[in-house]
Order: sequence, then C-alpha cells, then structure tokens
Amino acid sequence: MAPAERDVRGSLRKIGEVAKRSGIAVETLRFYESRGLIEPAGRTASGYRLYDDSVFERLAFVKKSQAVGFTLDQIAWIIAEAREGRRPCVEVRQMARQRLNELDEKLAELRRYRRDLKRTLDTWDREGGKEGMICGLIEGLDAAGVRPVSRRAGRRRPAERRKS
Amino acid sequence: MAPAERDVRGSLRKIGEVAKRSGIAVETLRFYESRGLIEPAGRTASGYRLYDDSVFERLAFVKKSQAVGFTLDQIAWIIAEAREGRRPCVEVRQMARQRLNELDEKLAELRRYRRDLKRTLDTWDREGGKEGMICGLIEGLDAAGVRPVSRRAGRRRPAERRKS
DNA sequence: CTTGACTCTATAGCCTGCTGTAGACTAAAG
DNA sequence: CTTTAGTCTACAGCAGGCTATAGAGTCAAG
Repeated sequence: MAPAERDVRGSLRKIGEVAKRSGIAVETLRFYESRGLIEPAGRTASGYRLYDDSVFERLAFVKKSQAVGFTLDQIAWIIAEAREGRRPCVEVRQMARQRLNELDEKLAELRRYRRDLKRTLDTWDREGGKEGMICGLIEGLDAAGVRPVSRRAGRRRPAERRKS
Repeated sequence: MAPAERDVRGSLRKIGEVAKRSGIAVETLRFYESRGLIEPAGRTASGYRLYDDSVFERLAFVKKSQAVGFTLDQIAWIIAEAREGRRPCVEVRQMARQRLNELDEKLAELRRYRRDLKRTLDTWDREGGKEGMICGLIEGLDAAGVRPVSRRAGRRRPAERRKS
C-alpha cells in the first residue's frame, strides 16, 4: 500500500509518512508549519509537501523544547534566531531557568492544594457532611477568596477592579 | 456616595455592590449566572439584577468548590441537584477523590519533569552547549515522543505534554 | 477507468474560565 | 436638567495547542 515502504534514507516523504514516523498528526504538522516550526524541503508539482529526514530532527527539537516547557512561540523564536545565524543559547538558558522557577512555584502551589484537599477528604470520611443547603461537605470548608458580606478585602490575584 | 453604604443586612444589592463585596467582577457574576451558578433574587422594573445576601454564600460555595478543583460545570451540576432536592454528597465525595487522584498524577509528573529540567540546566551549566544546528543545549537532550527515523525510540510516555 | 486513500487550502471549533466591547438604557448626584 | 456612573443584552476574543470540516485536487493499485 504505502508507496514509500522502503526505508530509503534520504528520500523525500509526503506528510502522511512523516506523520506516521513521527507520531505527530498530519494536521498538527501543517499547524506547526503555520507556526514557523517546520518547513517542507519542497513541494511536488501538484503542491504536496515533501520532507527530507531533517524534519525528524526538527520535530525532535520541537518536542524536546516542549518538554523543557517552552511554548510554541518561544520555540519558533529560537528557530528563527538560528535561521538568522544567531545562537540563542544564552536566551534559551535564561528561558529554561525561568521555567524552572515557574515550575517550582506551581509545584509548591499544587502541593499545598493537595494537602488541603486530602485534609478535606479525611475530614469528610471521619465526620461525614454537616447539614448545608447544598452539600455540607463543601459548605463546611473555609472560604478562600470570598468575603461573605462584611470582611476586609484581600485578593489573591490582580484580576479584578478595572474600569473600562 | 454609594447608595447602600449602610450595612443593612437583608437589603437587596445591585450587581456592582455584590462585585465589590465579593471581589468578583461584575462580568464574572453575569457569566456565573449564565452557567447556572448563581441567580439574582429578582429584578428591578428596569431589569437590574437584585441580589439578597444568600448570593455571598453561594459564591463562597462556588469558590470553595473551585478550590477543591471542580469545574464550573461540575459545580453547576451539584447546585442543580440540590435545587431538585437531592443531596449529591456521595457524588461530591467521589468527585473529590477523583480530583485527588488526578492531582497525585499531575504532581508526580511535574516532579519528574522538574527533576529532568533541573538536570538539564545543571548539565548546561557544567558543560555549556555542544554544537548543534539550532541550539546544542536542546539538541543534546533525549528525545521524548519523537522517533527520528531509526534510532532507539523515546520512553514510556506516549508523547504527552503536561497540560491543564 | 474507477476507486479510495491521500493531500491541498482555508477556516472554524474545542477547552476553560473568564474578559472585553458595542450600543442602549437607568439612576442618582449636583 | 445634565452629567456620569452603573447596568442591561448579546456576542466576540483570549490563551495554547491542537483538531476537525468542507470542498477540491492528486495518485497509484486493481
């Protein structure tokens, strides 16, 4: 069936084969192209994209960068820099460090959150729900972020209070 | 000043006051209404929403539920159940347990991820980047999720990204 | 030649929880 | 009465990374 079943290295592949071999969906590949992440080596007369094997390295680069936590925009930026002959390694390192910080924050937040949730569940298991209009389980919790009628302010996120 | 500066409990409040007191933006309150989370006690002749103080309890319920990690749809479901006279506590507990599981998975994944990233950064700091077409820092990493044509494949996780 | 898999472009939708805009009306202060 | 802040509805947009659809053209096997 597949016309390029032979594993000839160096041959040009159509998008479907690249998709199969890379495990990345055809539409995603086209999407990546639109985001400046990859580019076919050329096109057939009828417009089919043709890729050489370097696309796999490129895709690996993209995946690795995603694994570091970079956004597609960041990755596209890195690739564009490289294409213009620059070596964005310094910035890449900086970006990665920032990711690590964000990650630590997120991790700490998630741990706090998990601890609270566990505590909540344990409490529920021990005591069952108290009475409540909807579900005492929830209503028995401490409020976070809502001040019921007369408490001082204290927001966690600067997401409110703007005028248009 | 504001017409309802007096703290008369039991009086009806317009949406702006509810927003101020709850710390939740006006548009968000309307959005919550559209999602079945809250409802005004009534309307003025001219169509202004009027809330009694129970809205604060409701909003607290919503916030607490969000803190447990429930989606707005889940919260709306819980509220709807309660409105039909049922006590969805059993399901709530189940949902919370599931959240805890998801959370543990996510936490484990994030920890692995952080460890890898840290390792990557340490390596970079020690060795600097090797040569590479784009940035040896990244290209020196192990692929995960992409099989570059004929090298040993990646690891267990099937091309997963951490996502919300 | 027919069939069916494959590819093309362009565009819209998904997910979640909001956020913002336009255009019109209402309320309260001065 | 005028001004200005508040409110109304309806709908679009955002972030991020895809995913899907429509409608048309292409290619190779049978």
